Parts: sequence; structure tokens; C-alpha cells
Amino acid sequence: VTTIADVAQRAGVSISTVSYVMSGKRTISARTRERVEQAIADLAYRPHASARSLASRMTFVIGLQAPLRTGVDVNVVMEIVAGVVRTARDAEYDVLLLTSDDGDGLARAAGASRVDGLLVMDVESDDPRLATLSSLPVPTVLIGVPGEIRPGADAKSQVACVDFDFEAAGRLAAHHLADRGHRRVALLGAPQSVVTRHTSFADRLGRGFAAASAERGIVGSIHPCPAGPEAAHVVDDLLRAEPDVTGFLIHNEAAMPHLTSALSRHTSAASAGEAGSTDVGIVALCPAALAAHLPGIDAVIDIPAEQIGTRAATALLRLVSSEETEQVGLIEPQLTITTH
Amino acid sequence: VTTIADVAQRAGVSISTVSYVMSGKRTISARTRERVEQAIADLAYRPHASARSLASRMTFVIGLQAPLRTGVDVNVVMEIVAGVVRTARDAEYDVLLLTSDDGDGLARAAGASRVDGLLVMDVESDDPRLATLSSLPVPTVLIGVPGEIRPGADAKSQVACVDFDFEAAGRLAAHHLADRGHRRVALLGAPQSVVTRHTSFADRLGRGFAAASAERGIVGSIHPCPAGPEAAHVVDDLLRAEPDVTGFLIHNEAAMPHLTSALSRHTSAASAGEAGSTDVGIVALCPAALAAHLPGIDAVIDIPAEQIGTRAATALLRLVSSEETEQVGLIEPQLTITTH
DNA sequence: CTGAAAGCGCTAACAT
DNA sequence: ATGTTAGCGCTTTCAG
Repeated sequence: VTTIADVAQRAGVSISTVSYVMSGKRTISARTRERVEQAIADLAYRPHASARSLASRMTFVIGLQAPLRTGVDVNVVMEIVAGVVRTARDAEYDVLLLTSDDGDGLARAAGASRVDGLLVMDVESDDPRLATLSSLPVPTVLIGVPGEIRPGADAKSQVACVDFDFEAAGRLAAHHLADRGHRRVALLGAPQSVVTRHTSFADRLGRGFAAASAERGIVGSIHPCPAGPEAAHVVDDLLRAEPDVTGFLIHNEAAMPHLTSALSRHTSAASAGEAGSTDVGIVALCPAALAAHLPGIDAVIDIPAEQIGTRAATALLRLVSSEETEQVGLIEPQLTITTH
Repeated sequence: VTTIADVAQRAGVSISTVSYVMSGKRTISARTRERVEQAIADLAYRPHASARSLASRMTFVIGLQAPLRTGVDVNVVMEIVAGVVRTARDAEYDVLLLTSDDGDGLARAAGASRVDGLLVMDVESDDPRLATLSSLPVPTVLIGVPGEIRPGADAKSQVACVDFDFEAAGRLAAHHLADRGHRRVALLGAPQSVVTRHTSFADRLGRGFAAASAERGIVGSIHPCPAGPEAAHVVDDLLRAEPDVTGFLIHNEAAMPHLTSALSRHTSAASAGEAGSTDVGIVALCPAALAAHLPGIDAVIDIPAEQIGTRAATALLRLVSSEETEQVGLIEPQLTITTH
């Protein structure tokens, strides 16, 4: 409960001097600075955040709207959040956590001047929040790329966004599988609910995968997968209906272990029958750490989750300081061959 | 950027009247109230959070320190966080997200009067933060139970805490296995790092499991498990060294599928040898949703993660309003027999 | 039942 | 290089 006045008194200076030594916004003689800093330390003084923000019109807080549903992608969400928080902290910012199901959380936080900027995760291709966002009094960065925004489109009035380039990842995987000689490939992806909502990343991944398959003249199909062991049924059904599908891109954290084991089950069954003829290829799209020990995977496309958070937060902090920033920041996918 | 003065002017009343209609702290005539509310709606007025908090000395924000590491327990952490945020929102509070690796985040947030209260997750048995906490200018609730605190101990000056009763869960599981006739039981638990840190829940779970095993005259051993497929090795090694261990309590989200499949592998191998003689029992300790589809599990002890968050937040909000609250709130475990 | 006015603790002109 | 002071937008006495 010590105020700037207490510090000023103890240091024998005016309160503005104290303020200025803290902000560095004007030159202070070494001697006074020293005395003030001493007083601050002695009193363990902490400026009152609300007072500061009322006077300066800066809160040093950013809002982050995250999907706190359980199920898919928890690891990725958590790492992105961690990246955001870390980056914010490095810039002396704190993070206010909002959830996707808190309808007007964004408007509330921004309207009450509780935050200097907003980060929105879990974007959908045709996201209804987009309209609202542009009318908010603070800058916003999306983590995800809504449908209306295409890299290269005339960038006026677009909301800034940052994300992993799922479309490129889909293409990369399809090309890799085609290169390996697979003629029929399948994307085992996000749960139906995610697809139905047109969650941005699922749409983009599918689009890239389909486009590259077509381009290479191979047949690519897309199959939503539920979380947990049920995912194995999708594999079973698929391979029963279309036994000649040999290339797979799997992208579903919660189903990953079940997908790989179901696939390897089929592989060994098949090679037991006619040895050597089965040559299944599996590309996993997930955080590298998660894929590291999964058996049966031929290649991994890493989702650098924390980096996504870092990059988004960095972009937002630039906007907050009214600096320029990329309109669409896509993180390029990288495919790593797994050696067993 | 509309202020309370704008509203007052439009409604033809004084500033204080506007303030009072919003707070309900004094009786207002129906007519004035109506006009003011109309003006508020017309102008889409939002009180400035900092101004309000500077004047009222309340921020309507609580701080939540969460472990954003990836790996163990991500689902549980996320659900707890979701419970906290939801509960806070229902009471018109927002949540400031701090991370465990942000050393003085708690002191900073509290010292700068950025929050009205603090929620601390990821407590260790002998947590160094405890000393600091009691000196902070805001009330605090721990999610987890540090070693010094025992239910029933003289409750002065203790920090309030809320958690799932892991000790009781350990006991419950051991008793269940003993009831089923298992004479040697094993706890396949958290990774080594968590145990080494003396994370509160791991300590308590092990303590309860060991105590109840002793009480029932059966042999109980405890085995940390790494996340991912390596967890299977722990099972293999254990069963090679001690083939007569037949009862298992498994508690490690990230290893769960690998543990169950490793165990069932051994089970079927054994029963192939001498049919009928093998009678393995597995109790899973994890969110019920996660265990729902896992094969080979005989019983589940649910970790009601969201409820933990809800209860902790509720306790904190009571403290913030200077109401009384439980010193130690332990959520009782419940064992459910799984029917396949 | 309603107004006027004194702060809340700080920043940023405006002085010197 | 430092001090003085007018607000920032709101809550809450104090005064009708």
C-alpha cells in the first residue's frame, strides 16, 4: 500500500521525478536516480496498475481467447497459450484469459479498456466474430486464417492473422506420399464436429491435401476421426472398403496412438498374406515431441505450437505499439523423414 | 470512448446517479432509472475498468497460476482452468493467466493490485511459494495440498486449499484390489520428474496407496512411468521381475493407452499358457471421459477436474468478499466398476 | 430520492 | 535537470 508519493518523499524528490525514473522518459541525474531507486527498493514499491492505466491509457494486458474444450488438440492449445504468455511476459505484458464460449468476452474486455489488444484462437473459416472484431477499439490478431482472407488479397481492412500453414502441410504430405509411389491416399483428420464447424485449420489442411492429390493424379480421400479408440474403426472401415489405399496423413492428436496401431495391424496382416506387396506410408501431422516415439510412422510434419503463439503475440504487440506487422503470417511446414 | 459523464448528460442526471443505478447501492426512482438505463444502452456505455478499480479498490480479476508444461495431465489442467474461468465469469470476474515458471508473477500481480485474489495450481508438498503467499495483500487458494497442511491441524494462518483427495483415492484403489483378491499390487504413476519435485498429488496418492496396502496386508509397490510408449517398458520390466503382481492402479494420462495395452498383452500371453489362472485387475485414475473407451480396465476413479476448478474458484471468490470458507476442501473419490 | 465534490494513484503536459 | 499541476473515469462521502 505504498504509493508513488511515499517514494517521492523518502527520496526527497517530486512524484513526477519518481515517475520519470521509472519510465525513463526524461533524463535524470545519476544522483537522484540512485536515491529514487533506493527508495523504491526500500519500500518494495509497486505502481498501482489501474492508476497507471487510467492515466496512461495503456493496460499492459492482452486478452487471449482460447478454446478450453477438452478432447482434440489439448497439447497444441496449451503450447500455443504457453508461447503467448511467455512472449507477453517478455514484453512486460500480462494475459487475460477468455474462453471461446464466453460470447462477448472480447467486446467486454476491449470495451472496458481492460486490454490493449486481443488474440483470438479457434477461428472458423467463416467466423461470425470477424465482423465484430474490426469494430473493437483495440487491435486484434487471429490465430487461424478465416476463409475470406487469402494471402495476397488486397490487404486493406483485413484482420491480421498468424498460423501454421495447414494448407501447405496438406500439399506437402500428398506430394510426399505421391513421391513414394502411393496412388491412393487418405487424410485421417479431425473429428466430425471440428469439420462441421469449419474450423479453419481442418478446412485448410483438407484443401491442400485434395489439391495436391489432384495435381499429382492420385486419389485422395478425407476421413474425420473421433478421439480415442473409436478412431481405429475408421481405419478398419476404410481399409475394408478401399483396400488399395496405401498412403496416409494422420492429424488428430487424441486418436494418434490408436490410428497408428490400427494401421500397423493391417499392415502386418497384409504382409503376412502376400509378403512384400504391402507398402504403407504414414505421415503424421502433430507436435514433433508427440510423434517422436510413435511406431510405424514414416514422416512427421511438426506443428510448432509454441512458435505459433510466440509469433501471434509478437504481431499483436507490434500492433499495440502501432508498428507495422504482417497481415497474414503463415509458418511453413517442414517434413522430416523418420528413421527407425 | 463514452464515459459516465456522457451517459449522465444524455439522461439529464448527475454522474453519481448513473453510478448508483449501475451499482444498485441506493434507491433510485423508477423514472430516473429508466432514463439512465436507456442512455446506457443508447451509448453502448462500458465503465472503464481501471477507473472503476482505482476508485473502488476492486479489480474484478483473479489471477490463476497454472502449469503450462506439456506432457502429463494436460487434459486435467485444461479442465481445471476451464472450471475456474467459468466460475469466475459467472461472478463477473475475469481471469489473469500466470504460469508456474513466472517466478514472481504472483507477487507482481498482487503487488500492482492487478487482481483481487490468487489461485495457485501445481503445488508441491514442500512448496517454497507458501511463505511468500501469506505475505501477499490478496487472499489465496491453492489447488493441491502442501505437506504442512493436514486436514484437522489447527487451522490458523493456514492457506486455504482445494483438491481432489488423491490420498483417499490411493486407499480406495488398494482396498478395491485387495477385495478382489490381489495380493501384490502396483501403482503405475506419474513420471519421475513429477515424483522428484514432490508434486502434491503424486505424494498423496502414493501415501494412500501404500498405507492401505499395508493395512490390508498386501504388497504394494510404486513405479513412476514416462509419458508415451516407453511406459510399456515399465510394465514389461515390472512383470518380468515380479510376475505375481496382479493388481494395478494406473495414473498417468499421457501413458494410459500404452499402459493398458502393455498390460493386456501380458494378460493374454499368460492366460494362453495356463488358462484361467491369470486374473489381472486394473483401476484407472483419470477423468471418466478419458477412461470411457479404454479397453481392459476394471474400475475407474474419476478425476473431476472441472469441479476442482469450480470449487477452488468459489472458495477464492468467497475469500475475496471476506466471507468464510473451508480451509481444506477435499473432493471425495468415487470408484466405478467398468462393465464391458 | 438526487447532486456536488473530494479523492483513488499515476502520467504527462507545462512550467522553470 | 526537476517541480507543479491538471486531469484519466469512476466511487463514495457529504449535503441537501
